[in-house]
Amino acid sequence: MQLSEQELVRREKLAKLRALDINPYPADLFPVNHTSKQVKDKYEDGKKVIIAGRLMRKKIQGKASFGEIQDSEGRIQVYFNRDEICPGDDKSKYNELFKKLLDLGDFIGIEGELFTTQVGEITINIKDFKLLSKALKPLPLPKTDSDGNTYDEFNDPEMRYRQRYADLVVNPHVKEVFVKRTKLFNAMRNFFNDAGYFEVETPILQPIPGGAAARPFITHHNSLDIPLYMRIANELYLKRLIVGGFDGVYEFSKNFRNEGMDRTHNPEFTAMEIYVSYKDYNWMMDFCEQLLEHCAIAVNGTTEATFGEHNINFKAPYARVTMADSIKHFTGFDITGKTEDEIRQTAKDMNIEVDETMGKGKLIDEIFGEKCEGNYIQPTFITDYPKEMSPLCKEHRENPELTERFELMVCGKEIANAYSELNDPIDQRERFEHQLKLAEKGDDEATEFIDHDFLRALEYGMPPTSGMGIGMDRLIMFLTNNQSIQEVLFFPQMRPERKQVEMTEEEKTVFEILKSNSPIDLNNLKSQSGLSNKKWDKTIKGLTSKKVAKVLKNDDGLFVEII
RNA sequence: GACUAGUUAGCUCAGUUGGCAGAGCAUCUCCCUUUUAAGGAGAGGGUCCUGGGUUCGAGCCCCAGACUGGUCACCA
Repeated sequence: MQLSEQELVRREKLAKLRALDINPYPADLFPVNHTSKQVKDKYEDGKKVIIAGRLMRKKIQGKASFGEIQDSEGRIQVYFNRDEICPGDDKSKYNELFKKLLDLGDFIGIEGELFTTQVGEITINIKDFKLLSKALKPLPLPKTDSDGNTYDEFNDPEMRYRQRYADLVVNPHVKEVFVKRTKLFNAMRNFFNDAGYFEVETPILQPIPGGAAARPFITHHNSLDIPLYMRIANELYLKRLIVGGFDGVYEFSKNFRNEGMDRTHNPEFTAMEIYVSYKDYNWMMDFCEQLLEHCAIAVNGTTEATFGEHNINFKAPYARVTMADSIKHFTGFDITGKTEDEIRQTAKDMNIEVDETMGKGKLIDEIFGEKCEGNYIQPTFITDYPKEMSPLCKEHRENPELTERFELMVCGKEIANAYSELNDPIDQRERFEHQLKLAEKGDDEATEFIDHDFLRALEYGMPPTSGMGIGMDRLIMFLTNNQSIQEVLFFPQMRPERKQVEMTEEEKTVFEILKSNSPIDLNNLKSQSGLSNKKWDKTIKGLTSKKVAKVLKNDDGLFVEII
C-alpha cells in the first residue's frame, strides 16, 4: 500500500499522540448536549455548550485560532484561544495538540461558551477540547466564498459514487438529496398508514420470479439444492395477502433485475407496491394523485418541482387520457378495431422498428413509446392499455381488447403503474399460458414461468382489488431534480476497483537479482533483467518509490542498492 | 452494444512543435489573540490510468486494453 506524503504525516502524528499518552480513538462516551444547529437556533451569549464533530477549518493566527466543526446538522465556528484552553503555564495542549497534531477531518469534542465575533458570526469560545477520532486520510476540501462560488469542488462522479462517505462529508447538497429521499418514504408510509393499510414484507429469494417481465438474478440454495431467484417484483405475493384477508397491503420492495445499467437503471432498485381490496383503477387514480401531492409537499414544501428544463406541478387532479386517444392525438391513427397486421404496417409507415415477434399489444406500446410518451410533461394518467401487454390486469369492463390499467407519466417517464387486478383464476391461467407462447415466439431466452401457487391462491377467491406500483428512485429523481439514478442511491452499483499489486512480476524479478547481489552496477542489473528500456525505467522507478531499492551515484558510476 | 469525452500532486485543473512535470487550495517549517473561499515568508509533494510501439528522447504521436461520464440503442 503506497501512502501519500499527507497520509504518512498523519500516521506520524498518530504515533506522537500515543507517545503523549493521548488515545486517538478513545472508547468513552462524549456528553454532547447541542448540535451546531441548536447552537445557532437557541443562541444566548455566554451559554455553555458541549458539541462534537469533524474539524473542517483550521485557521491559526498565532496564540488564537478559528476553526469550524461539522456535525450532522451543519457547521459551527469555534475559537481556540491559547490561554483559555491552557490557563496554567503548560501551553502544550494548544501549541502541540491543537496546532500540530490535529488535522482537518479529525473528530473532536468541545466544551465552550457562546459569543459573537466582531464580524457577527456565532462562535464557541473553547474552554476544553478532546480528540475523539483521528482521520488518517485527508478529505477533499471544497470551499465556498460569500458569493456562493465554489472552489475545488469534489465533483468527479466516479469518485463520489465509489467513496460516498467522503461525498456526504464534503457536499451538503448531496446529503440533502438523501434526507429528502427518506422524507419521501416516511410521507408515503404515513399516508398509507393513515388510510388504514398494512405494511408487510414478502420474500426476496423466490423459487419463481414473477410479477414482471425481466431477467432475474439466479442464486442457489445449498440445503434445498434448488435455484432461487432474487425478486423482480413483489406483486404476486402481495395479492396472496389480499386473498388472505387484508384490506390493504403495501411494501417498499428492493427489486433486482439482471439487465443493463445506465443513468436510469441500477441492478437493484426500490419500488413501492400497494393493493387495496374492493377498489378499482378509477379509485386508484384519485388515490395516486392525492398521494403524490402529499409526498411532494412533505419533501419540498410545495407541489411544484423543477426537473431539468421542466417545471412540474404535483397538485391534484391530473389529466387522464386513454392510450387510444393519445395515439390518435399524436399520430392521427385510430387503433380501435384494427388487426395486428394493420397496426404493424402503420408502425412501419411511422418508421418505427418492428419485427414479426411483436404481438398487437407490443406494437401499440411501441407506437405509444415512440410518438406519445415523451410529450407528457405534467403528471398525466394514461389509461386502458391493450390486453396483451398486461397479463395481470383485469379486462376492461367496456372493451374486451383493453385492460383497466393506468400509468402515470411525468416528464415523459413512467413513475406509477396500476390495475384493476385480475382475480379470475381461469382467465389468469390462460393469460399466463398466452405469455408463455409470446415468450416462445420471441427468441429472447428469458424464460417465462407459471406460478401455480399464485393461481391456487386466486382459486380460493380474491376480492376485487386495485394495485399500484411506484418507482421510488425515479420519483425521488423528479423531486430532487437529479437526472441520474446514481445520484439518489447511496451506493450505486459500480464495476469493482482494480486491485493494486504489491509488486509487479518485473519488479519481483529485478528484486531477486538485487537480493543476491547488492549493490550492483545499474547497467549490469538492467542487462541481467532483460527488460526493454521503457519497462526497465518503470520497474526501477517502481522499486525506488516502494523504498525497497535505491540508486546511488558516485565517481565509479550508477549503482543500485537494496534498502 | 454503438458513438463520444475524459483519466496528470490529497482536491480542482493547466501542460505550447515530442526536449528538466506546472498552478491554486491542501500539507510541512517560521511569524501572527475576534478571522470569513483568500494574513505574511519559505519548503516538500508525481505509477502523467495500464500494457506495447515509434523515437536519441513520449504526459504529448501510434496500437491494444481498463475505468468513468455523456448521448443513443436494448431493457422496464
